Amino acid sequence: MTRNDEDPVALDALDRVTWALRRAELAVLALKEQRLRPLGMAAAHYTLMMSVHAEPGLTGAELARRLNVTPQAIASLVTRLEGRGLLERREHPRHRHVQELHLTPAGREALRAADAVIADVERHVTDDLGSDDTSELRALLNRVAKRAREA
Amino acid sequence: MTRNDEDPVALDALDRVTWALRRAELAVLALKEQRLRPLGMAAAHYTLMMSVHAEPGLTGAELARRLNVTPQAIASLVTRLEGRGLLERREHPRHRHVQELHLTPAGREALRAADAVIADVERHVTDDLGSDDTSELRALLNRVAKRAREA
DNA sequence: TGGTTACTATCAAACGCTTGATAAGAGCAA
DNA sequence: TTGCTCTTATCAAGCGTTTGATAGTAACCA
Repeated sequence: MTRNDEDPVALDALDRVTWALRRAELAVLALKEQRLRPLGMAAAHYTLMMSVHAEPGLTGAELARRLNVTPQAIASLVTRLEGRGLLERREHPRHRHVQELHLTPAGREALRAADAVIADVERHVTDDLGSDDTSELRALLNRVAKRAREA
Repeated sequence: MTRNDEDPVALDALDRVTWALRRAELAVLALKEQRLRPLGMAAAHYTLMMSVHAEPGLTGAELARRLNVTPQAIASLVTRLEGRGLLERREHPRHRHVQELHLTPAGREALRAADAVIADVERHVTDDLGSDDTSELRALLNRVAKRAREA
C-alpha cells in the first residue's frame, strides 16, 4: 500500500510494462516514419501493402479488421495507392459486389524498396539486442498480444 | 538469400520483432480503450492526466514533446478536460504568457478511477507472464526504446 | 419463391490531429 | 535602452479518421 489521500495515484504507474510497451512502439514507429518519408510512403501504406502481399486477394473489410481500423480508412488508403498504380481492385470471383486487392508490379517494386528500409530498422534494433534476446522478446510480445486479445 | 523475382519481399517480415511489438501494443491499447470507455475517458485523456499528475505544473508545449504530439493537440485535450473541471490552467509564476497545468480534486478522483482500470489491465498481462518474465520484458522494451531514439 | 440475415462497399458529417502562420513574453547582447 | 532570438500559445486550413446511415449482393431458410 503506497498511496494516501494526498497522492491518490501511485506514481510507479510509470514503470508498468504496458507503458514501456507503448514508449517502445512509439519510438520504433517514429523511426520507421522518418526513414520511410524520403520514399514518399507512410507507415500505414507499407503496412497495408505488406498485408496484401502476404495474403493476395484480401478484401477491404477483412483488411480493416486485421489492421484495427475502419473499412473507410482502408478504402481511403486503397484509393490513393490505386491512383498511384501500386494497388488494384479486382472483382471477387463469387461475390460481384466485393473486390479483391492485389499489388501491381509497380506496387511490388515500391514495397520492396520500403521493406528494405523497414528491414534496416529491424536490424538496427536486433543488432543491439543480440539473437537470443531478440527471440525472447518476440516470444514475450506474442504472449502479451495473445493475452490482451483473449481478455 | 531467400527471395527471388516472383516474391520480391520476404514473408518472414511478419516474424519481425517490430511487428510483434506493434501487434502487442495495438492489442493492449484496444483493451485499455475498451475498459476506459465506460468511464467516459479516452486513453489519451488518461495519459495526459497521468503525466500532469506525475509532474504538476507541466506546460502545454513540454507535454506535447513528451507525448509525441503537437501543442495544438494538447491544447484541444486540455480545453476539453478543463471544461469538465478535471484540469486547470494557472499562470506561470515567471512567464506570464505561459500557463501551468494542474489537476483539480475532481481530476484526481477521475484519474484514480481510470488508473484502477489501467492497473487491472496491467495485472491481467503480468499475471500471465509471471514476475520474472515481466521484469525481463520491461528491460528489453526499454532497451528497444532507447536504441530506436538514438538512431 | 420470397423473405430474412449477414457482409461488403460507400456516402456524408463530425471529430481529432497536423501543418503553417501569427502574436506575445522572456532572456540576452550590443 | 533597442534589437535579436527562443519559447509559448493560439488561430486557420487541410487531411485522415471515425461514426452513422444507405445500398447492393450472397447465403440461408421458410
